[in-house]
Amino acid sequence: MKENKKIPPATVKRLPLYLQCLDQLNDDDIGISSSKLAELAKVNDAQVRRDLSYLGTLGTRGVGYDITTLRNQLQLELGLVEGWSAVIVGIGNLGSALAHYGGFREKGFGIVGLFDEDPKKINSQVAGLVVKPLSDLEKYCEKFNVAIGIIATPGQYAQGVADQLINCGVRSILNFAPVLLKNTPDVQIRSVDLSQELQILSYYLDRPVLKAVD
Amino acid sequence: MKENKKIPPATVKRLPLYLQCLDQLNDDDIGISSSKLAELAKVNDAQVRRDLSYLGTLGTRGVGYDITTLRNQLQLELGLVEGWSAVIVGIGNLGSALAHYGGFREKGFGIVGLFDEDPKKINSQVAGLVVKPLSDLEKYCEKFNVAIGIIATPGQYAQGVADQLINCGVRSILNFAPVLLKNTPDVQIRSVDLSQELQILSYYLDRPVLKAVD
DNA sequence: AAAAAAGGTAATAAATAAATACAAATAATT
DNA sequence: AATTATTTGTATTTATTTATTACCTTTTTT
Repeated sequence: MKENKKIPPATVKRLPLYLQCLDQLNDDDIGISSSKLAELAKVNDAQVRRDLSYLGTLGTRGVGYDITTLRNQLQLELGLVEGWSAVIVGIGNLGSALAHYGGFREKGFGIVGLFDEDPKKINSQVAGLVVKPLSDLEKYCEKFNVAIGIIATPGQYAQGVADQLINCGVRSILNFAPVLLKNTPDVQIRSVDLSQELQILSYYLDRPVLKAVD
Repeated sequence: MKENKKIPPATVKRLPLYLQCLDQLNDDDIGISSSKLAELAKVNDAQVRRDLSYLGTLGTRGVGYDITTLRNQLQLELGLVEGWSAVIVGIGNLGSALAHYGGFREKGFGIVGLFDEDPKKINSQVAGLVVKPLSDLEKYCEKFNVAIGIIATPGQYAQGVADQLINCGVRSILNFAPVLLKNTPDVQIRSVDLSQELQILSYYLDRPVLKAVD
């Protein structure tokens, strides 16, 4: 385990954003200032410097940040160099789309298994992987040392799947099912609820003046 | 337009969550207390009361909240009774999955158009709709009074699509492309970045003791 | 009548974000 | 070589937002 420097959660959320901003720079750029990065990430420039200072002394006064160094440090801090393995459970439309999604691999994550309970799906091929029954989950988790479980099942099955994942030693769950999963100590759970996002937008549709928050 | 009561953004984000919690109650329950709802939504009970108080005086002291009333008020406040129309641009794996996703219709949103620039996709049928070229976007937006645009294109096309949507009068955008869209006055933009979610999880994988924030 | 349950809300605390300021280091200019 | 401009790192302050606590009021139960 790494040093427990305790980066504020709000900062952790911005680190992938900074990484994304770096990705959209020209290849021939070698340096960037906090104010330029702030502009891209749409935050305050002092905030950028403050956030990045949690990663160490990365910049050079009077110069700015070296892009390569910055990218490396961000990737290191976020653990993207660890090559974490992930599985997807629930290979419906969304699960299948996630399996095909290139952005995961691009950031260093490896999807090593797809799982479903539907006999029609089991043994079918999706994104170059064979869909397996949940009974194979434990075997896979051991074999590939799976760290992340992605749940894309219908709501009613999500908690059961989460329990199984946790039981197999998975410590991080990304949940797309529209249910709130039980908290478990030492397990990180993040949920993305597609319809909730639309509902929030809908609120502001009636009130064009107000502004939402992330 | 409705009254501008200015509900705090953090509260707005929780309203769909409360609605979700109500949905998973037994059909024969008629009332619920703030503490019970708080337990389901995993927030503080005073927070629930405070959040709901923005919608008016809905509860009865000593009794609790009537579930039907509460659900109706939440739906009303969130604008779910307006039947907003949405289009999806970018009918790849993710866009196609979103087109099939039942959760949108369930909450009152109607997907009325699918758009893509790939000739191989144009005129194909997805989720009961025919995929159209972007040149048809304006026509659709007028005809169906489209309020919400969902972007599921590769990153490089997202800003252009956003501009077109805004140009067609769309005032709310849900963006799944991994780019930060330009802010436009009077346009609400929410972004869901799948790989950023994994990256945040990844940070905490190395640090099991710490806790993330939504 | 008293006690318990539960909402509403004022007051407080905590977290987050933003702004300001400035010393230190580097680069550019004169 | 000296000066000026730039830019980071960080302390400090301020503002804003969010969450929690505490307490009063109403309703129900005993």
